[in-house]
Amino acid sequence: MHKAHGHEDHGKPLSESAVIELLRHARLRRSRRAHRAGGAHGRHVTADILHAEAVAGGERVSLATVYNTLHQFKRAGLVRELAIDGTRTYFDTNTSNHSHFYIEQDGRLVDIPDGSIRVDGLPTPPEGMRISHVDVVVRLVEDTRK
Amino acid sequence: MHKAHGHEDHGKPLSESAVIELLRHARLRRSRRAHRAGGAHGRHVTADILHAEAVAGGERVSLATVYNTLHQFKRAGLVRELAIDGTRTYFDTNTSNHSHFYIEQDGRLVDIPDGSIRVDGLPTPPEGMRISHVDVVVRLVEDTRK
DNA sequence: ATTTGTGCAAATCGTTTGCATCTGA
DNA sequence: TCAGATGCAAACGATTTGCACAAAT
Repeated sequence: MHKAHGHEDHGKPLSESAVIELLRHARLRRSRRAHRAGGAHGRHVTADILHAEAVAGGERVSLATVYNTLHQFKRAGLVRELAIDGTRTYFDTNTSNHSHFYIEQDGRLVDIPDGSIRVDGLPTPPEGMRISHVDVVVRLVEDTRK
Repeated sequence: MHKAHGHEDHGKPLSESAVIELLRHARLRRSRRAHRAGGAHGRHVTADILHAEAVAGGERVSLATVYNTLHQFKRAGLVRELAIDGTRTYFDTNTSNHSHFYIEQDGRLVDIPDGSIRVDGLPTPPEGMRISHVDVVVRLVEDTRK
């Protein structure tokens, strides 16, 4: 049996302040800005949204910088990139094991807590390969049945 | 318990010839071209690849037409769109219940046969929503351990 | 002075749209 | 003659790149 999301170990999830501290030391200081722009709760963000929030908050950042910063975060293991829908790229600031509900209607993502979903019966990967991560996306639509 | 991929019922999977016949009658005749370009086995294609194959095969089609055709196919339930990686959109001509291995290195997709994977412990969807589909993507990387 | 960090304008590239043309009734 | 089907050039929009400038050593 496998837990959903047997992901790469990029380090433990960190608190917001710990992240900021880490960033300071990791010479990713500019990241604080983008990270803060992500909101304290830090959930499922797109570059657009981060950028809009940053601008609304008076920051002067370009969209390109937001993208670049998000990729730095990703490399540093602070966010996970989610492939949900071809048109936008979501980043999840929660890097722990969990799956997602995706509400197609409005493009909203909702966490499914770690531990509730389990994936069983995974075949052995082809020779020389190993599983880096299992993504589970539960797509939801409005229930039109009575 | 849920099987992975409790997808919308767009109709049963069809054989290649049945599909062509259906297309003829469904006034999606031009689709035959794109479909044929997909190869007889019909697996995981991107618009690019279809287009390249069509051109290589002497067809005169634009990439835009391939896209439009793929979307018609999707609406008709003949292909499924796969969100695997933000940079390209894959279409799967196999619309039956199955999950995928994704080999990050080279962007290759490999089917995991229907029935082997099971997803357990799905929480009840929020009020007024129902599950349309469960996507499972098992991401593989080269195994560098001895 | 040289390297490393920072930020973004412009380029890129996958995808969609709007419209001109063709086809069949 | 008209309604739909067909095809694509051009537009669009998300993302990346290349480069200029700033900070640190």
